[in-house]
Amino acid sequence: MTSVSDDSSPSVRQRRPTMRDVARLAGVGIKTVSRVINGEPNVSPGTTERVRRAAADLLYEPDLHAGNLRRADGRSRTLGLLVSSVANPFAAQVHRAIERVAIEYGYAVLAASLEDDPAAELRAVTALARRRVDGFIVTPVRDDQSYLRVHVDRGTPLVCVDRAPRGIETDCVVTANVDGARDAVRHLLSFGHRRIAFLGDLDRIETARLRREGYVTELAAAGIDVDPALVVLGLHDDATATAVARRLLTLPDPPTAIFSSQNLITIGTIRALQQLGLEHKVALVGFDDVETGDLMKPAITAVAQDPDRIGRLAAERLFAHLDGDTSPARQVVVPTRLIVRGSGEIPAPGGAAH
Amino acid sequence: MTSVSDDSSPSVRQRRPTMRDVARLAGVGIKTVSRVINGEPNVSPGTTERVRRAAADLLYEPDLHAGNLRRADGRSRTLGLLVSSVANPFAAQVHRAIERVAIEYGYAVLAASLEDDPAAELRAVTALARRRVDGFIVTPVRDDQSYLRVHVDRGTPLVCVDRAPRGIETDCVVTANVDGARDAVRHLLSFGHRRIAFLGDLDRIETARLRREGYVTELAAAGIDVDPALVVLGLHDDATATAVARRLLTLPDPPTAIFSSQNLITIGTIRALQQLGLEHKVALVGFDDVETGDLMKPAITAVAQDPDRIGRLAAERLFAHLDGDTSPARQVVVPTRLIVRGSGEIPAPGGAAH
DNA sequence: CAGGCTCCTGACAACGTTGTCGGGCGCAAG
DNA sequence: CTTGCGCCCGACAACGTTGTCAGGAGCCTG
Repeated sequence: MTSVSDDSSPSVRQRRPTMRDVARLAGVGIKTVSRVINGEPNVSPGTTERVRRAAADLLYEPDLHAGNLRRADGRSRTLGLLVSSVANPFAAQVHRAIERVAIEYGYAVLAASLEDDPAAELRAVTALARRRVDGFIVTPVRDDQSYLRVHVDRGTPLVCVDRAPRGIETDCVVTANVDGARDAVRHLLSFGHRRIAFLGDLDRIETARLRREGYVTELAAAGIDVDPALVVLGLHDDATATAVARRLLTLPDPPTAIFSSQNLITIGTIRALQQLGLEHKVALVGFDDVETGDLMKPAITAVAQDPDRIGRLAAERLFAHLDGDTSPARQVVVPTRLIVRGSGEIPAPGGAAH
Repeated sequence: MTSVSDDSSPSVRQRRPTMRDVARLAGVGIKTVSRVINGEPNVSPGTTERVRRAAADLLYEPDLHAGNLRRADGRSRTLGLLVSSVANPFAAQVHRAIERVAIEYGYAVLAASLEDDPAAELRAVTALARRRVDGFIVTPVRDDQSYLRVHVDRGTPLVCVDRAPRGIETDCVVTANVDGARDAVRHLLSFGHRRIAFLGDLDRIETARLRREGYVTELAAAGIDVDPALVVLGLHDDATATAVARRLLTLPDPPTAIFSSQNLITIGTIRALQQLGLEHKVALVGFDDVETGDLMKPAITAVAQDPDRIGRLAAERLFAHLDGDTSPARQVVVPTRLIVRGSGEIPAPGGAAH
């Protein structure tokens, strides 16, 4: 029956139908339409059918936000996600995992990319709060998240991913950064390396600090002093990493192995090694897997994170809170996995310590 | 003066303040608060200051959706983005570019990942429509987008990215798929290849069809018949691509070059070549650049798309419509760029045609 | 046949905000 | 002194929906 509305090509601007319009067409009260749309009980089958038909004829779409205004739970069925950078493959994977869970719960995801800019974090939280998202999943970029307390107190749960928050106690899902870094370094040590360089991201980023801590701890456990000349921090893109790696590798007493503590840094380091023709001589282990690492020569040994699991766990914690879970904040640590492919198994020259 | 509200640790659930609360605290009418919050004129400096202070004290955040309900333009300052897959690096780059433009305009982005599932496209559009996004940027997945007509007619502009829509006339920003594919094939022809394989994505995806068209056209222009045995469609992940490439390469009369028409397919193909030890013997050109393509041996020659430009142009077209531009629908084609790195410059054995 | 229960339905207020409008005040001009 | 105008300001309705409530119809029970 659904009468196809006049289908002439010159599409004209039309008013968007409301429940009122549907009610009029179906010859019922507006509240009855509301009941049918929301699947509430106590509407006769005949009425239900008439309302359904009218809604379909008008291509009616309910206004979720208008409903929330009055609805008891006030839920917008939207959650806010703050990601370090949409273009970072790790973050993209986390995003996808979160969205998958969100869809299961009938939620949409408002995502904002921070590009590791502290000001962007504030801007994005404000933008999301004004849109009344039901919950936040945040990758902390600022060095203090206490400003989020007020949102939690007002009933908007918060889960942090990838990095622990500061200034607020809240659920948080992170990679085992220290252990993963120790694994990487231990692996290199087991191939006889004693001069292992560390290439780290900006030290204000928590994961960068933790990975450095793992590096230092594992060296200490092996009785090796950290050579400050082999530790470079503050790298955030591959070009800088290439330059720094070249400098280290051309030192009078260069490292025999490199632990690069982040994706882009690893890529920059590989480029430097290839440029100097050292990719088969100097060992390399990266933190965070490089997607095509198995296609390079040598293939890249890496400490892989599990972004899918991290995203899923974070989303599940958030929905648990939305379902009323009030258990105390806890930190979930997701272990890493060392993927052995070749670049990390190049033995130290001579095999003995310096 | 901003009195720091009682900072005891046991954070208690609090009511979210409204304009009413701010008005009461500032001792003014609610409409005056509205004026101050929205920067409307004709409020005395003293009153403005009192309202500002009250709003800050209460940590008031306006409810954007409640405002839209009444606001003349009814703008939610949110736009909906449907992306083929959040995990696809190309799509992620497009997403980022769009978000950058959106932020400039004070907009937030509601993104949904479709995973190339036609049903997901419908679901996502409905979810976004109910949230009253001001505009759609859609990567078409279904074979018909006419269902979006009604949203456009009701004043929600639509721009398509990456793939042209069907069943509706609307702005659209796409890669020069045919020309790019022809460039790739011409490049291989110039190195003497006559048996060039084509590895394509699912044929229901428009870009896959267009790239195949480019392949066929360029071969025809060179007077070469397409050997059906060398054309494989329907590949959508790297594992399948690897299997298919292996099969082709072990044919009695194998191809001397491969044109892989998508990112993941290229990766799968490289893996097959390496497994068979043919990576320096069989030429390869990929459509869509592989991020670490320069680190492989041989480095990968690719037809690079420009996701940044595509995303930016799409967002700008959308905002132009939101600003009242009513010019007719147009298709913007973004050219590709052939990046020569090595894998595509392996000459055909013998150098002569079959 | 009265009373009570269940089912179905719609009038109305309310959600938090903005548009409209009109009133009060101060000041300049007639 | 009156008039008129511009600036501030708040009461009120309205946006599209849902919660509350009360009323009517139908049925069963005693």
